[in-house]
Amino acid sequence: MTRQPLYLERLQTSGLRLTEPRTKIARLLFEDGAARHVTAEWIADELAGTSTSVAIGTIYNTLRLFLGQGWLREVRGASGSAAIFDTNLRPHHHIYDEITGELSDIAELDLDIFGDVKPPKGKSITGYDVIIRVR
Amino acid sequence: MTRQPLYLERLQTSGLRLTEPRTKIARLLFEDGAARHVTAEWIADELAGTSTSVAIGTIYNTLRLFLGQGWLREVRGASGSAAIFDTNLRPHHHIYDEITGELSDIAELDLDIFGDVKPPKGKSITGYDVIIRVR
DNA sequence: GTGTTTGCAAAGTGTTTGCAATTTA
DNA sequence: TAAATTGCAAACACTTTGCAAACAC
Repeated sequence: MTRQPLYLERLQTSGLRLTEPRTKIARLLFEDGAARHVTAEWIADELAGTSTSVAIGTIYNTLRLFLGQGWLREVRGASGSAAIFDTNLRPHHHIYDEITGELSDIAELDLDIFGDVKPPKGKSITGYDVIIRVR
Repeated sequence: MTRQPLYLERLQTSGLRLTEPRTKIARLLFEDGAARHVTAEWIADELAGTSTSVAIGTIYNTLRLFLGQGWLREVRGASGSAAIFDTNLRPHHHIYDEITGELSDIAELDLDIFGDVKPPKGKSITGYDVIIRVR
C-alpha cells in the first residue's frame, strides 16, 4: 500500500480542510522534514512558477493557521522586516546577521561552551540576547 | 561649579548638534541611567504634553542616530509590532510575553542556572531562543 | 551666513481584513 | 448544498523620505 506523506496526514487529522493552497504550502515547509526559515514572500515566489499561485493574503492566513497548530514558530527578525517562520520546533539558537538580516540555526550548541561560538567567516559577534518566551 | 548631565555632555562631544528634539529625547532615555525599553510612540506621547512636541519622523530619525552612536540597542518585538529600543547595553536576557508583546529584562541571570528561570505570575514558559548578533 | 535639522505630509513596507466567488466535504 | 476557504483589493500599522522652513554654530 502506498503511504501518504506525514504532513498531509497531519493536515487531514487536524480537522482543517485539505485545500490546494494549504497542501502546497505544507509541502514546501514540511516535505523533507528539514529545518527551514521562511517568509511569506519566499513562499509566494516559490509558488509563483506553478500552475496555480497562491494569494499573499492566503499565505499569511495559512502561516498563522499552521502557527496555531504548533507546526511552526515565529521568530523575530529586525523590526520592519518580514516575519520569519521556523519549522524547527526544538528549543535552539540562532545567529542573526544585523547587516543582511539573515537568520540561521546554530547546531548542537551547548550553553556551557557558550564562549566558544564561532561567528560566520568575516563576521564578528556584537552581542547576544536570550529570549524566553512566555504566555 | 554646576555639573552638566552626562547624557548632554555625550551629545555635545559626539559632534551632533545640540537641538531641542535631541536633548528632550536624550533626557527621556538617559536622564536617570535606568534600563528602559521604549518605542517611538511612547516618546511621542511623553513629549506630547510638553510645550514643544516632536514629530514622529524626527523621533525615528533620532533613535536611529542614537543607535548609530551605540547609545541604544534595538530589540526585536513581535514582527509587525513597533520597534523596541533598549538603553541597557550589557549582554542580557529578556522575557517576551507572546500575548501582550511586553518585553522585560531578567536581572542577574546566570546561564548555568538556566533551568531556574521563573516566569511572571500567571504565565508559563513556552520556549526560548538564544540570539547571537553578528555584523 | 551656511550647513544641519526639523516638521509635515506623502510614499513605502509588511500584514490583515471584508466580501463576493469558489471549493471542499 | 452548506460551510469553509480563497483571491482580490482596500485598509492598516509602522517607518522612511523629500523638501521647504527653521535652527545651531
